[in-house]
Amino acid sequence: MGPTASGKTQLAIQLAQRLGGEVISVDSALVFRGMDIGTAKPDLSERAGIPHHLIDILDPSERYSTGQFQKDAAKLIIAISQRGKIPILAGGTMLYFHGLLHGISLLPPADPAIRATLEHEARQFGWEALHNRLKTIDPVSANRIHPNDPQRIQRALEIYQLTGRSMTDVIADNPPPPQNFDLISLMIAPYDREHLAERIRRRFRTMLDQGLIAEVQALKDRGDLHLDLPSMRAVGYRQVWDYLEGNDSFDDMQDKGITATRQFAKRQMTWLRKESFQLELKSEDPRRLEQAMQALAPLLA
RNA sequence: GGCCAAGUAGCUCAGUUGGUAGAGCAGGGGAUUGAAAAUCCCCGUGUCGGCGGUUCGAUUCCGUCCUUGGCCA
Repeated sequence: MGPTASGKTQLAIQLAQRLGGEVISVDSALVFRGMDIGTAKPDLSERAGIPHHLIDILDPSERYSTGQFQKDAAKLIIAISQRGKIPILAGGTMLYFHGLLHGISLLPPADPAIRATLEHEARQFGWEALHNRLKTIDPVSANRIHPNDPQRIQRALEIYQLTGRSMTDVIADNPPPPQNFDLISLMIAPYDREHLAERIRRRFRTMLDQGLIAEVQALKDRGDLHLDLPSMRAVGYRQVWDYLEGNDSFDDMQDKGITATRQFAKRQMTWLRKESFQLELKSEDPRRLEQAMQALAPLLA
């Protein structure tokens, strides 16, 4: 685990080479085909012959989810282990990791029709009205979810419509199922925030040099993608899309892309601070791979 | 050199008919149960350009100087 631009991908590949492993991506953006530069997706040569999973599994018009990830990852962990290899989970989508480490309830998946209806009602009456409705059917969730948080209000109401029961009750009746595997948790991060900011600046500029704009243009030219899709909301893609629409100058787009990435990293750090790790590595330490190998050896034995 | 405008938070700017000031953005902290690279919450003392003057009291009025734009020479 680690914030964006911390060197997770490279370290995961090196560990896989040393340990005889396969990499499972824990990343909500790497799942999309055709989104390579902006997601810093490792190409085939960078993967160095190591099998990578949960990369390029969806078209950008499709949607992935936390729940689907839990199922996909669990299956892969078992399958890779059975092959006598070590599954190496690497990525920065901390909610996915959280589900893996602490479990997650089995909940009904999203229902596009219900969401569309709720969306429509919100436009008509406002999210505050829907939050008030949530108060009557699920006061506990309403209290937990802020009236300004449309996504969570929508989800709680969606679960109610799907099951006829409150989200609070559904979760209470569906405690996270036990996982039949053990994980060793390892974090990699730059030694301070300013250092991370510098890495992010450099990397975003490199992405632009490598053709990020053309990549987004190609996605935009398809005609069926739009900014409301999870794929097109990814950091960098959103800002370049706006630039291509003529809403921003090149310089503004670059600044906004870098800023959005930094804010993303900050949110990742908030998750990471709560987690406890068996091993923490500094991005800049040239000996980090050796340190990881030494620390991992007894744990794997 | 003359005239005009502007100098207020890291940035862009409000504002105070005189009682030492507040938005957006940036930044920091937090939340996070199938959209999560998403969504949302909380956090604002800064010689109000410098120095004088008037005043009980000046960021606000007056003078002067400095800086930056614009126009005129």
